[in-house]
Amino acid sequence: MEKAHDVLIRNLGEHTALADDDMAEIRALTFMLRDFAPNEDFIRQGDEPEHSALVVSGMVARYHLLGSGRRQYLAFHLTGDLPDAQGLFIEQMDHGLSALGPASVAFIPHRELFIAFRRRPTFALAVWRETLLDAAIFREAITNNSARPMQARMAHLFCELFYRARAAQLVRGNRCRMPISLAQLGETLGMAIATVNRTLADLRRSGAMDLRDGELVVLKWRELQRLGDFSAAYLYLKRQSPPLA
Amino acid sequence: MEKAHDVLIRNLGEHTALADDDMAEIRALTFMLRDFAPNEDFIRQGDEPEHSALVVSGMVARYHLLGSGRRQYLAFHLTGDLPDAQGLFIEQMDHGLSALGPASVAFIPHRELFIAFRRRPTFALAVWRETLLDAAIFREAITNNSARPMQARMAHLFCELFYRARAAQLVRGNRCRMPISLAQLGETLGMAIATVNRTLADLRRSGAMDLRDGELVVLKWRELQRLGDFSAAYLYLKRQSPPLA
DNA sequence: CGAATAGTTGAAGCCGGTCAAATGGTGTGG
DNA sequence: CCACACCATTTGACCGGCTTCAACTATTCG
Repeated sequence: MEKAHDVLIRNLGEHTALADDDMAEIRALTFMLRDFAPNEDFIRQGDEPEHSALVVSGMVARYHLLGSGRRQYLAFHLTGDLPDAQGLFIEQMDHGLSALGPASVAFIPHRELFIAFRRRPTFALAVWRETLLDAAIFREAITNNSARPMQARMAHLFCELFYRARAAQLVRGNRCRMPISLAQLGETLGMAIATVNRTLADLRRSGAMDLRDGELVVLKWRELQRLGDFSAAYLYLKRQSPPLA
Repeated sequence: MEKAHDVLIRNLGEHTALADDDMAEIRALTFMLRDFAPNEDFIRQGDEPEHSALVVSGMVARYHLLGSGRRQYLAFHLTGDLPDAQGLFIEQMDHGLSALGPASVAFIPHRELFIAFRRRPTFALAVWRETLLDAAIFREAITNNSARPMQARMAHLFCELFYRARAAQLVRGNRCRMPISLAQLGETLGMAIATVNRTLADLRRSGAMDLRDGELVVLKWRELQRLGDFSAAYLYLKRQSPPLA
């Protein structure tokens, strides 16, 4: 079992060259590990957090709650991600976080992080980069949900998740865990459940991918990419993984 | 005429306490000022920028171009904004920037910025904050375009722009410049031009606001806020402006 | 075994997209 | 000064895709 510190170091190392002193600083941080059940909230809209979260295993979601009561998922996070790094500078959370499937999350005190930033500016820059990658993913989500037809929209989401899962070494062969319900997909992509189901059925029928029992299987990567109008360029903030196919 | 340096200092000062040395460092930066005509591009998707932009006057837009040729606007920027601060860490731009109306933009070499960051960490944190505010705006756009009905969607956009314009001291009385066409509104909110027009007509009829001749007039702020399900909480990264009504 | 939840499928209706045409303002050139 | 072209806006009519609603199935868990 990889330790929480190592998960963070590996992820930041994807885009930033960390010196030994940087890693030592990270290892000296306090990580409070907690396990969460599926769909359990652990940060709520309106909270004023004093810790940053690190996904150690499982999948984590960020979401808005609207005045109408409706829920909108904003992003999903995998092992190694810092899903609320922006909380370091925000007085009040504008969105909540919850576990998707079972997940374990480490919490790091803001105070310690700021001290570490001062001592190791490279570490601060690395976390900054993480927040910028986040922003690039948000931008793509705006475009995806606003301008792409339903099938492409869904295909694009799975392309992104599969690509990121691969970078996080969570893909075995051509499959990875993806514990997300149809209702949640609908609240992510802005479509009704019935449409989610029918669109997913179309994708299955295309032979490019399957999603079943909380597992995503990509059978024809290039085809899925084509259907989703997906180009990984916006994720290249990270060092590029070896080409996928 | 406020100088470019002062515009930046004022904007960063909204959320970060800058020491005299920070301001001196900012004033020492090279600002290359350029004027742009309406709808002129100045950074293109795919570029590898070596300068950061600062909006000195006018309005600036960020947009994606899709494989289908369709355009999706991602965000609008006002005087004082750093619309591509994330370019500091991104090898390749995932989106383009253009002027909306006539605009003047200052360009600052990345090299100088990194040196200034090293000398004045507070300056770096202030720019980081700017990028996080950006991200909060992106998140809200995802929700807006995915989960809100047409009228609320449009009302929300104008609430945000008016609120930010006010913070940037661009509001005179109850109006501010807003040089955006119906077509561009459609490419922002993900609706067809015909729908944009009809929705805008509804908003006019409600008496809450008007948009005409490139100028936004807010007649009933509370009502507009209600129609748009708008809460400024996600912008509170900035010091809160005095309440609006 | 029964209740609850997730997924699947069908039918109906409407919202918003698409297409087309008319209006109005602006700037250019005759 | 008028004629014309061009562009943004406005409005109407049609149509299709998506939402809504409902029923049914499958699976899980008490």
